[in-house]
Amino acid sequence: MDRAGRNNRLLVLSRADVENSHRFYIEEIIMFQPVSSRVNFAQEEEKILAFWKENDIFAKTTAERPDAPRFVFYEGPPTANGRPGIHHVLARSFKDVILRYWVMRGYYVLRKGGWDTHGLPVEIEVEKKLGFTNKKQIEDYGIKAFNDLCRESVFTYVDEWKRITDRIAFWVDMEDPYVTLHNKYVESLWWILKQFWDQGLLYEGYKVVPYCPRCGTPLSSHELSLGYREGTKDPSVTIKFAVKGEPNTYFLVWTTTPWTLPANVALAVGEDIDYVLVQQGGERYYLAKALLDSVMRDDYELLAEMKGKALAGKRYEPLYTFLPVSKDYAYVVTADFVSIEEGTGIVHMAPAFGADDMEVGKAYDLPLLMTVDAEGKFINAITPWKGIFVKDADPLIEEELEQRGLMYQKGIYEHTYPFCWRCGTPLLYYARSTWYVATTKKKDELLENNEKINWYPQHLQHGRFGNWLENNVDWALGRNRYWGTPLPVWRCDDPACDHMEAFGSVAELAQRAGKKFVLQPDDPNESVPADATPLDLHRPDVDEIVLTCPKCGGTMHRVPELVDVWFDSGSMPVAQWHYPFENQEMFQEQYPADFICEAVDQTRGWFYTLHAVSTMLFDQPSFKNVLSLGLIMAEDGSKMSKSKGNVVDPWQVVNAHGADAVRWYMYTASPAGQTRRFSSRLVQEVVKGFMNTLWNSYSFFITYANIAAWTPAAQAAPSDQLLDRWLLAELHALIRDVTERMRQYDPTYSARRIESFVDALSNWYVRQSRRRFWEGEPAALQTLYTTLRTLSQLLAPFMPFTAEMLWQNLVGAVDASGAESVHLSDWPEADEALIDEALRSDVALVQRLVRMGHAARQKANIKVRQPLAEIRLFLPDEMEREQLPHLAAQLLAELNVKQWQVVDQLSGIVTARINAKPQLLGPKYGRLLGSIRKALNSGDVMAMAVAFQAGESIPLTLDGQTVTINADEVDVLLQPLPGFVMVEEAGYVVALNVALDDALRREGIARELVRYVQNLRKEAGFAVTDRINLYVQGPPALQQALASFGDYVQSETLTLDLQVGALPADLPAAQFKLPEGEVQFAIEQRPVAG
RNA sequence: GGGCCUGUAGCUCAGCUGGUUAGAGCACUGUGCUGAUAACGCAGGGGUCACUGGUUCGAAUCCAGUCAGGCCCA
Repeated sequence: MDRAGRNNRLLVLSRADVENSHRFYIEEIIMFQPVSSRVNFAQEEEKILAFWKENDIFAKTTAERPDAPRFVFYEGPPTANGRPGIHHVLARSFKDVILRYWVMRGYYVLRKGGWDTHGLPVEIEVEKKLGFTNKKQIEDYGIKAFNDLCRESVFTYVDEWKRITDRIAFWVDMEDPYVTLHNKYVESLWWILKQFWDQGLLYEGYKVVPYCPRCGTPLSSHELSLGYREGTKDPSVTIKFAVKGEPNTYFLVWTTTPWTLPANVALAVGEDIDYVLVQQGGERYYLAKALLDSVMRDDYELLAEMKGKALAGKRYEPLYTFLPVSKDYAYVVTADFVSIEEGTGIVHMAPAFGADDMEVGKAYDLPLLMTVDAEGKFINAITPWKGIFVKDADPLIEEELEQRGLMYQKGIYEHTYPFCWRCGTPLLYYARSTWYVATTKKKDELLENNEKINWYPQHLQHGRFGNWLENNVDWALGRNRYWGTPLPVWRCDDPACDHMEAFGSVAELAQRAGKKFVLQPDDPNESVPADATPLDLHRPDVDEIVLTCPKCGGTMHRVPELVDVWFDSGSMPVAQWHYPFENQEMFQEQYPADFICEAVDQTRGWFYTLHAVSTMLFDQPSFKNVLSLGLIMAEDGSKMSKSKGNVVDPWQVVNAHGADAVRWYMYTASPAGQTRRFSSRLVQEVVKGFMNTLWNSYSFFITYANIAAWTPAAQAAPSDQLLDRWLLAELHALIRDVTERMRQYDPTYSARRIESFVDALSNWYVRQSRRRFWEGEPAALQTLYTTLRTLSQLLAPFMPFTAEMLWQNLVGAVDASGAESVHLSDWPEADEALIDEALRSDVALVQRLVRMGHAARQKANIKVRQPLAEIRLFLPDEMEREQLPHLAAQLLAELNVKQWQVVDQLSGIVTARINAKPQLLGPKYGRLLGSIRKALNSGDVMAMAVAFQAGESIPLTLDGQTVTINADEVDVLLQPLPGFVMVEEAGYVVALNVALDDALRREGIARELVRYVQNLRKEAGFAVTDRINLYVQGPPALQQALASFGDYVQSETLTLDLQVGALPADLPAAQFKLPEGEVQFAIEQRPVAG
């Protein structure tokens, strides 16, 4: 509907419309669309979606405020080659609630979508499709063709993503997203890499990775976890390393990978671990003291004890000398990972084949002996075993060592070991040359910039994230794969020259290559100059560019590596704008982000790469506030996984309960950072408990506003009614609290706060004010109108649909100046002057006393319909005692009591008895007990009772001596005055006089009759405004009641004629029982006059 | 193996810097109220505050350790 349409929406309802909600007999112009108290949220939401789309509401959040201050958001790019799951709904709900809030606060929020499109997962999908099992098949197939398939597959589920995103009302621009495979994007990445290169941060080094020698590829940690096998059998050998300068003396060293021994360069001990030197036969051995029993086979003689650091620096004879070594090696080092859990406490170090070993190697500048080729076979230099697969060489190596007398012990070791999930080959931990970014050089800056970020939850800042930065290692950037951003480094083919150059743009590369390269357009409709050659910044096109080496005149090729996909997404603040080639101003405006939000598993993923790239590039953080979400578990707290079959399909839940219910559940179930359990049933409770309550308050208002033909006044005088003032005080306190907590990125508190407000609105304000609405009282209607209208704004970020439904109806027709959509309206301001704290606590007091009064009635088994004569109250707080007169009317009405009285002393309301506990006082005081008992129940018993209840001790003077009685030595019994029923809570005491006289009985009977008549009206389907005739027959008590309260019955039930006596035979009769006898009655409709 | 988070009623969660008898909602039982409400009120059943030890006059809360679940990293 357009604006004009909305303003014309005063409509005359047809009979059918009216029948839909309530039945009116007078056709008249009404202001608000009638609202049924029953509602299907999922269906109504679809209509709101259409409304937003038709009127371009999302676009208007930015288009209508070009000069507003910026609130910058970065979208973490998902991959669209998988289906969106419920955890994506979680993240998108939290992103959206924060952004909508800031939009309503008047900010300009650009929400650029993004897609992560490179990387191994994409390749694996394509490999599966093609039935490939190793890299060679890809190369045979052709990198070009393979990458084309990758490019196609990355958007397989993009429509699915758009649909769910749209349906849950995450407003994000998916028409103009950033896409990491776009050439413009990649060119920005090249620019960044060139900046790193120029700073000397990009270097080539070795990294130990789990590696499949058959597939010829390293495995990611995710792949690794797919392939562990328990009970894998490996050799377990204890080897003797001869100590230099100590004849017949050896280090005992244990390993499960004999094939790594030819690459040994050092032995490691624990600095503070206790070691021993023992003698056995003609030889002496060093090993850890704690492992003597498990290592030594026979008797031995203990020669000496020492700490590990005493062994450090000792030299030994290398087992093998196949490879030339230019650095110092073959000595003992200390390392903190050495354990005495198993082995000998002395660990063999082969930096090429272990991550720990590699670290030690770097720390001590040890040589790296690469004894194995890319297929997992020994290289030619390892003459005895050249060309043999290392695992097959294990027994041969053992045999050789045995022959040389260096084998102390051998056996079999069972453990859990990783295998390639694709081909089942045992993985090797294997050092591979790769490219690094020297993040460790910027460690201080990374830590400093982290201090400038607000983390939610806070513990991440110095916890998971801070620790990660503290223990920072250089970022291994290179990947030996096909589908990704190519590393823009060219290297001379002559290893002796090894000249390298990096390029930060296509222009630079073109100039160097002497070609007219231009970026191949990402949009196929875009053309390039006729004399230029379009260049795709992917393999294999970039690989085909060969340069001439300026140093030696030889040829230069691009290094084969791609960069980690995390670099792609971590660079999005820059690359999403093709900065610095375009959009300089846009970049300046949109950097850094005010807010990002993803699940906690991104802490060391996207959060880190964003931070690292930004710090190294600009030395400042790229986000100021980060909301990190806990993960979603199944209802039983276990992980959702396909194999368990407990994965929840977001569509199923959204279709069943609506997107607002799902969102609300996400916000309220647990604080953002904590894991939350999820199921359709839990979402359903949201609808039952909260949404229906809200909706019914709203539908109640619409019903009575329409009956009264009421319209909101532009300048309504503030109501002086206590309950109205209270509701507005609560409302503005709500605005204040929600505003503040949303500013602190806490939707959970905010939503829970709204929830309890709505509960109070419905079950206190509306319930107590029903009569006022029934009478069409403008002050009540105005108050509730204001409240609902404001509530729809407060709810808008959380429940964008329901809030819009309320807004459209409450504002659309009656307020031409109101915003077209609640999401375009200005966030309400809390008016501190309206937050009457005294009034709030007064009403809280009434609520407590009412609750206690109901409990007292329950105790006495007297229904609320039966009026009672008197209530007496004892309030511990003097201030409250003074306030009560203002509140008494509410209290009496709620409890259906005629009179109230506040007593100053408990004695006005109860009597007390104090029972001494003989089992405690008897042994203590013996014969005095009798006097003690007497004393406790004479004099001011009540004062003593109060003192004891407060835990105090009381001195008693008896027979000339003083004894002190402690509170725990007595039982204090409070008893109501005769004829009263009493309830006590936290020092408050309520006593109801339950004696009934004739007048009270009659009134009770009258009210009973009213209730049954009302019930019958409802059952008979009469409209609330229908007038009736009422026929009643019953015992004399009923007749007396009608004599006194007939008028009351008539006005309550809209009875025009009340007849006592025999019922008309043609009307269905209803009946109920009184203690005095059975009552029969019947009703009939009366036509309404004109 | 390391870091971080979580563990409170059958379920989902509050319990702030230690302070009477540990709470709410849902579910269950009883009862009451009801011409907005498939709602609500009152009462009841339901707890080894994961476990062990410590600090303290006093611990769900602070400390240490253990166990379980989760995430990240090895």
